[in-house]
Amino acid sequence: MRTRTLDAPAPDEARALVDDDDDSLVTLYGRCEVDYEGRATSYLGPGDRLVVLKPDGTLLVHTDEQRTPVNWQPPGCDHTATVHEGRLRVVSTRETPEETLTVDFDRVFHLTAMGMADEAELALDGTEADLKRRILDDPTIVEPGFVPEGDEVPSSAGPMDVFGHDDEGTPVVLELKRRRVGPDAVGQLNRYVEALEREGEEDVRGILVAPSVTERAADLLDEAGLEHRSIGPDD
Amino acid sequence: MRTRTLDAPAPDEARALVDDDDDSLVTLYGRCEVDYEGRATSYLGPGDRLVVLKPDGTLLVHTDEQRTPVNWQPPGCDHTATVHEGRLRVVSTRETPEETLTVDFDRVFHLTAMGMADEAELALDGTEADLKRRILDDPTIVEPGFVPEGDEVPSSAGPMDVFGHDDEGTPVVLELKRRRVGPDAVGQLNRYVEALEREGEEDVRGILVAPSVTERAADLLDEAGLEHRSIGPDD
DNA sequence: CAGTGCATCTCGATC
DNA sequence: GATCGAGGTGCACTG
Repeated sequence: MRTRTLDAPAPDEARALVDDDDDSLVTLYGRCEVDYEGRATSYLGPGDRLVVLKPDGTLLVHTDEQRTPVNWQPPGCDHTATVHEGRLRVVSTRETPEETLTVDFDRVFHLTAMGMADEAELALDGTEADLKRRILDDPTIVEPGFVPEGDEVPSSAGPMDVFGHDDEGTPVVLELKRRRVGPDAVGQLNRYVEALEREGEEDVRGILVAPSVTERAADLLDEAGLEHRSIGPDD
Repeated sequence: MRTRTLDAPAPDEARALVDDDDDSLVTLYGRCEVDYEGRATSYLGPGDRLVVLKPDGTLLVHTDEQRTPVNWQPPGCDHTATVHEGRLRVVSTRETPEETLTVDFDRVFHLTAMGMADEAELALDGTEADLKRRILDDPTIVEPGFVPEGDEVPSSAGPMDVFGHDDEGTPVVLELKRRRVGPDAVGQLNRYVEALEREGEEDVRGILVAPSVTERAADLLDEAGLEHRSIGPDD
């Protein structure tokens, strides 16, 4: 485990460590300002922040608040460090889309670089995929007689989560959501139902499978003649 | 600027600094495993990570890849540090929803804590709000004779970005998007149009204002009798 | 590469 | 506190 730290480094010391070390995760505590130009544009005036540079090309600028970085660059970007007018400057760029992030440091208070060994993968449960598995395992929890015929079934409006038929042979589209849903999910289900009907299916039923729905969503379901089954990814 | 760093601290040294320092942003480099239980559940096996604790109650666990933290807790959570079976344990909890994140450290390689002064606010341009401003400033860029009568106008399907009438007095709903849009935006616009028609308006026009639309979105616009104007937040 | 939809989405605004 | 929609959303997956 190679770990390097610098306390209050001079600009060129910091530059050397940031620019040389390509397979370490680098954190910089410092006073800086940030310019972004790309899908949008932004400017962030001087303040104390934590800047994180990952070996995969990710860059994060974190203030002392919020989960979301105030500025960032996604993985795959190239970052370079220079000394510009006596100050450390970190620039990160990418193309498609063309984006540039520039961090100018008034001061660097602390810098740490460490190579990371991490083989573990996150095991996550309670996702929509789990809900789908539950339903395909036992389709009767949707309703007795329901027979699913496929998942992620293509339609002209996009892939349907689950498609099948009920006990009377009527086509049924399921839209699955892992959590309480609003109007957007109703619109999505409705698109699939209408696409099927345009494609020649008749009397298509649409069922929104989710733990619960908001009031507005319930109204929209009503008006569109769609249904809801209260099922979550687990119970 | 109070800055404190510990290199390879003993568990109790690290605990003391994490637990005491409530208004600093703390970063921990360490080998750890992570348990999450809440809206979903997850387990992450041992590996080297960067853990960030913010004074607002945010907790981030970052691997050496990706922009998104592998585990996290949002602002407003309470975190506590303890020494559990000889190892540093950081637990973060909140209610509504009930969520717990537990980070168990095999080792802490490096720890930094710093109080941050940051008054600056991000100035961001090129958002949907900018697009709306452009259109309200000069509605003729949508079409000659278009007269907007309000923005964020309530409807039974939710607030409409812009509502007005065309030069023939026909009601018009605008849905604005700052970037290229897919089927979801068409569904959204369609919901507003249908809501207005249910409320008694006749021959309502729906116009999707966005830089561009995908092919499927264009098809869906066609089928729903909706329109598209190619306008972005800037030009 | 673009398109499509999920996400422990996050976040702000509004009711 | 719940609801609703935007986001520089990020991200995986498919064609």
